[in-house]
Amino acid sequence: MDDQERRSMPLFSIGTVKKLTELTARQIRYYEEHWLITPERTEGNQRLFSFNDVDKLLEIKDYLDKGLNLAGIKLLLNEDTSLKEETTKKEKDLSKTQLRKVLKQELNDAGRYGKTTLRQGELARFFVKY
Amino acid sequence: MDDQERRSMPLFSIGTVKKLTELTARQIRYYEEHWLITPERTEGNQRLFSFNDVDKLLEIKDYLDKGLNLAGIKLLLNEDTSLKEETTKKEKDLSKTQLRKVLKQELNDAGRYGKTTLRQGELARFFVKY
DNA sequence: TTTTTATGTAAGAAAACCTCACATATACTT
DNA sequence: AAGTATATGTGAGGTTTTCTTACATAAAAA
Repeated sequence: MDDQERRSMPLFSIGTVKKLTELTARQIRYYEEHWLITPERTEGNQRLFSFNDVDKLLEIKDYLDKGLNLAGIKLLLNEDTSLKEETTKKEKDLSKTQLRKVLKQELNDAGRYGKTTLRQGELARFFVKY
Repeated sequence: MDDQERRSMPLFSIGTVKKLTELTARQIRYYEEHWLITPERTEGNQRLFSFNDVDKLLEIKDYLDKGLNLAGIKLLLNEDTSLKEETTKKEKDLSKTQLRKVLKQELNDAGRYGKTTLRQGELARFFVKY
């Protein structure tokens, strides 16, 4: 079992993830609905989250604090993971173009400080050997 | 947050622990009843297990396979943790005496091979940086 | 043989979670 | 400014998971 497997093992109920991320269940489900995360399910259809999922949620939270919208965050998250996989150059260029458009709006904002609550980065890096 | 804290954070539902350890809920609860583990509880009284708990359960499973009984296993588990804490010499000697008595029976057994199912040792060592 | 140990199973209740729907504040678009 | 989209709150009704308690039982110990 390698690190990637460990990080993607379905381990946590939504209750635990709520505590870990300080997000509401509504938010977590909404982000799933929009494909920012794709947690597994139990046989009875209950969500089971991995370290990777929790990390993404913490990232989402962080980016939201900085004023990004979900569309932009989705691109950033994909950017992160797609860089670790093999992606055609075309796709990456497309992403970057769209990304810049979204980020431009961020620059015109410049307000808001990241009121980092608990851990706003990388839970798995905190927990999982790699 | 140090490693000990990480390892003792209440994270997992009993459902997850069942999958992780391949023990039945009955077994897990029984071991708690006999103080081999002491998982936390949610506000609504549902058990929440830590990496340490899961590790102990895997140890318990391993020792049971080797023919030890719960009394002996409990001493071994305490032995493990008490060595890391400060204990009076008296207490330790007492434990060791009792322990030997229990282990004697193990020696007269000598059968049974540990049919190591998934991970029979140290889940936290597998998951948690330390 | 009787007792103890470790586990199975079932019932009834409570907690946690599910989806769906509607409400709403804030941010965009025109 | 008015209308639309985004992100989240809230509540209802239903399902899944977990809880405790109690009784049953095979294997081991006394």
